[in-house]
Amino acid sequence: MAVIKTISRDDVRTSILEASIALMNEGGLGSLSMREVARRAGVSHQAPYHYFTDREAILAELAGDGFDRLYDYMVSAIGLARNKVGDKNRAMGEAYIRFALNNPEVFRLMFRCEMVDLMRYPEAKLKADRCFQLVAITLGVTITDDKSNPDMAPVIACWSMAHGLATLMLEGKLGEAFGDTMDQREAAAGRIIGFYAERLAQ
Amino acid sequence: MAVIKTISRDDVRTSILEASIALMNEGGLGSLSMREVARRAGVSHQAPYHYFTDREAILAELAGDGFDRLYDYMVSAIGLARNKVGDKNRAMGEAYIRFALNNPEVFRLMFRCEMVDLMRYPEAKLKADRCFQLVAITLGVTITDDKSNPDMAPVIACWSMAHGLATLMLEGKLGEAFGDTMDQREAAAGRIIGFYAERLAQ
DNA sequence: TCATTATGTTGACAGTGTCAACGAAAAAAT
DNA sequence: ATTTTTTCGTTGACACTGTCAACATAATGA
Repeated sequence: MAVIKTISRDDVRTSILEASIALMNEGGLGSLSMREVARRAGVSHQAPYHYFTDREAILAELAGDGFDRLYDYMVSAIGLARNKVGDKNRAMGEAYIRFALNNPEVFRLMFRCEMVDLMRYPEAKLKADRCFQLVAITLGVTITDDKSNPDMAPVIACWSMAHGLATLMLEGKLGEAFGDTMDQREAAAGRIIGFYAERLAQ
Repeated sequence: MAVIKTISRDDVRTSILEASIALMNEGGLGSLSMREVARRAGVSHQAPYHYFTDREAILAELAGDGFDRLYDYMVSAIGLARNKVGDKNRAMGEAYIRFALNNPEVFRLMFRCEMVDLMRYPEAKLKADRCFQLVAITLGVTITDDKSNPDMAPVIACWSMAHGLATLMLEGKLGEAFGDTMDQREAAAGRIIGFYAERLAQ
């Protein structure tokens, strides 16, 4: 049966991806090496190259998954919020931060072009674009091709804000101002988001 | 004379740093390897270890210089702005973006804790803190030890905003929405900063 | 003058990504 | 059913990396 063959092939592929995720979460992106991935997956050091052209291709897959999960984070948070733009904006920002804090390594991967050049991975690029569009839709802005459309300003501003806050927290740049535990950090982020959410959502 | 010896020592040290900067700007942080730095500086592959304990120590020095230069960017921009908080905030944000776009690799270095752990390099940490304090002073907020001080919200919000915008632009995540040339990019950033500068500065 | 420290060298080691060559097994074509 | 081709996996090599160890020379200090 062709099915059986397909399943077995996917088994190796997914075991490679699972090993990659495990390594990434354990020791950071720096310890995600092709050879260690292969070792973890129980195959030879060259086997992964039958499924991924190079290291970046693995990272692109992980990044794509990350964008999907970020999308889910935001969608469900927006769904729970009251039907006001400011509230939805706030829920979206909080979801963004929560995703970043819960998935620091994948978050880094998603936003470092020298690690994954999304131009070369259209599938992952689509998943990233979907996240951007969700921000625009939530803020009630219809995306146009006009690059200097001033309607885009709140969209880019809100995204930049959430992204900057997530990044600075992740990299420990707000260490003194914020707490140590996850709860403290989320609460502190919530305060900042509360400050800007209504101010920037039109 | 001790002076001569000191100068000669500094010569090697600075030539190592200069080679590092050149490599970083040419091929990105990925091509800044200890051995290539040594080759460029015209010394053996082990010589840099007499001046820097490891690769991170070199990066920490570069990051520290970066924070100093970012500080200068912001100070001179603030000095040129009109004496209103909104205007100063705007000038500061524009300077932040300009620095990031003009020095992308150093900017990345400064804000990636796995590359340079500022906790381990107090000198560089002080230079980073000075930038944060400048933001607070410019927004008219006096820094306190109270971690949940709501006065800090605008400071962190403005910094996050500028940082997020810089990061997203640098990593090409706003590629479609923004232009290709440096002028276009700065102008587009200026529009976003204009949108938030007054809204967030109290 | 002699001992010590600073500065430099070469050599080695384990690790990396990935190309090349090869074998077995499955699929496709005949 | 047999042959050919493609897929999937292996091992071996190459050039590269960061950094430890051992050693040489030169400057400094007692």
